[in-house]
Amino acid sequence: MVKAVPKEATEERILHAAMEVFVEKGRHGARMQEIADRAGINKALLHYYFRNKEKLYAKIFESLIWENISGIITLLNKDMPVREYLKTFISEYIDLLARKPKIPLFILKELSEGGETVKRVLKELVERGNFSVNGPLEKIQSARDRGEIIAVDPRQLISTIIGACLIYFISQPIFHTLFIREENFNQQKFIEERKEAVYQIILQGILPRSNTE
Amino acid sequence: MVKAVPKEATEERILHAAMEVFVEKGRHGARMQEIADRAGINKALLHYYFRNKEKLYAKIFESLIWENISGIITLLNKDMPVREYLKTFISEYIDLLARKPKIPLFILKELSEGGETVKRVLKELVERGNFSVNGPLEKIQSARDRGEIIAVDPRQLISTIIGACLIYFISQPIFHTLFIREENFNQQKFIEERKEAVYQIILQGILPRSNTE
DNA sequence: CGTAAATTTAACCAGACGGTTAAACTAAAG
DNA sequence: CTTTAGTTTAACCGTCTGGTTAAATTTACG
Repeated sequence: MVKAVPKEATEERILHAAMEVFVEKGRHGARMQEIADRAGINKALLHYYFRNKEKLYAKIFESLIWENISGIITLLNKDMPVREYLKTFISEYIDLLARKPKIPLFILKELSEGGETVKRVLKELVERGNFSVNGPLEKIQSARDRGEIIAVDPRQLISTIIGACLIYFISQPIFHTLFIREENFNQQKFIEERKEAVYQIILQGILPRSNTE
Repeated sequence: MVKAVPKEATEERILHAAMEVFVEKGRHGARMQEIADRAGINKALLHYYFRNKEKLYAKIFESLIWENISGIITLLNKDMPVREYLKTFISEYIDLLARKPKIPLFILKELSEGGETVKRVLKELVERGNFSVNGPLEKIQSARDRGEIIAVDPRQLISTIIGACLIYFISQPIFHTLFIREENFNQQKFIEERKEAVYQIILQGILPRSNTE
């Protein structure tokens, strides 16, 4: 092979730029020119690396959804006692969200619009047999059988936990508009408080009660 | 005034069609031609009623966000004992979501993209002093002071509840892909189960415990 | 009927945007 | 030095799309 300068560097810079722009502007709002600009190259070279917008978009979407879902499933698959399991999941998932707060909303919106590309990518990922939630579901089921937590549909429980973690990040603009009066709002601190609040409510919500009331 | 046929009917048909298209395709994906088609009119008349896409979009976005946020705040403002309050809110909010499942995701995405129009509309609504969450926040605070629920930041509690209600509707495609194996999945039934599950977890999560453990 | 608003028709424009092309230049590898 | 992939430049094209225009037609109302 007879090659030139930094092949990987350029391709990665493109992917990085494309990810930014697609996430910020959505599939239709994204402009190839802007992607090229942010990658520090020109449009011709952009098309030289990725034939067209559709293919580039597919690559970005695939890597984002894969990263995210497998991230969640990895967290769900950890093996610990109930309290620790819950605490760890909430804490690490919220950390993950805090690092890249705009990704989930992007994925959810693109999935709901459900263009051909999106459907194809999702189908391919599932067929590749990559992510399965059977493990976590059974884990919760058996904790329930052992009486460590109350009777609850594992799918409902997981949904509730994820929803509780997610909500602040996807509704940030509204949340800040409605709830935040302080000028010096400390987001870092709030996020830590949020971890604890979610943990407390969910934990108390699924622990069995010895006294009836 | 010397007027012709159904002035309101046409305008409303346009607004209805525009809402559909904007919600389905997003601001950039939406096409004026498609809006005209769905309203059963032609592009010229569409621009005759609404000067341009931006103005039409602003009107749609404003009415959607107003409808939704004031809807939630109305539910939050009801006056009942804790259990009933929680049960009613969850049930009615989820009903509301089931009726128009795509609206929240649309609003959240548009807010996060935060174009000029969106910022302006949100600012106008807030300045008009229309929605305030002070009532609900104080209500929760005083229930907490009376010892009816455990110590918890009211904002955190409201966030958790809303997140729990919302999550299924905004993540439906992923949820179905990962969790649903049954062919004859009964969505109606699942939604009812979801109401109960969220209610149980949150209620148990905020009721004080008499026994230590 | 006459008038004015509502609506259609159909053609058109300008700009944005995705994508192409060809020619030239750069720089590493053999 | 030659080859070859990487990269730039700059012009270009076709299409989509938002928006306009002008003339004709319909409709309701006074």
